[in-house]
Amino acid sequence: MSDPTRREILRLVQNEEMPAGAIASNFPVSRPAISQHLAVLKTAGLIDERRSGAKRLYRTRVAGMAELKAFLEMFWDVRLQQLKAAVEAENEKEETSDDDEQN
Amino acid sequence: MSDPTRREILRLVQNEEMPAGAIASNFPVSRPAISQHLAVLKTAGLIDERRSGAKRLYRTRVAGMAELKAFLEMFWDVRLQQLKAAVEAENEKEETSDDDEQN
DNA sequence: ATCTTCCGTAAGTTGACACTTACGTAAGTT
DNA sequence: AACTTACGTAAGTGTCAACTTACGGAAGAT
Repeated sequence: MSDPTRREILRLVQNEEMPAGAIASNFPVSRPAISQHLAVLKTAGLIDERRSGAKRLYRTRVAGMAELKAFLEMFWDVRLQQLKAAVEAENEKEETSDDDEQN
Repeated sequence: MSDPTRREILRLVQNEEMPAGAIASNFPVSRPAISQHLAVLKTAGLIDERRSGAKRLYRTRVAGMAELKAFLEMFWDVRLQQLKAAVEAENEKEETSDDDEQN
């Protein structure tokens, strides 16, 4: 997720369990808005929900974060290799043709 | 840019100059739509425009792509280190407390 | 000079998404 | 049983970005 609020939520419950209300109080938006973010994160497998009485405690799910990390590493590795290949192909062209200095 | 059309355009003009119409013919969307994408990419410094008669030839700008590559490498390096640190902090907690097996 | 080709720009439409207010529900409290 | 606390869910609003159709302008062809 590229949403800043969602990233901040993950950071908040990274080391400790927190009830939904306490999480919401850290943001300028309404409590239901945070509740919706929590639902998204839960569906994505990035947080765990545990009920304790009337409260619902949330916490970052390590396994989910590890999967995301692995995916991103692989994805960006491929992308960067493609970029690198493109740049190097251009450099070689310039060296051999030696007549079009583009910048 | 995370837009798939824009990424595909960059890939298309990566090795050869192409007129706008030829670029557009590779996509299911209208020609003006591609024209708008080209304007965005040009503003971002990722492609060069050269006019040849009535045609406008586009091509990936190596310097811009190199800058983007450098930025992404740095950005994701930081992000992944943060993720790694979070995962490792969790692992150490489990080893020492040894009573909450979460998965 | 007119016509055609090859484009960019303007203006309006649509869908996705984060947000809001209003409401419903389950658990503790008195 | 009635009330309060702590939530999720439903429904509607605003915004943004990608798309469309319509139009205008510049360069070659006749």
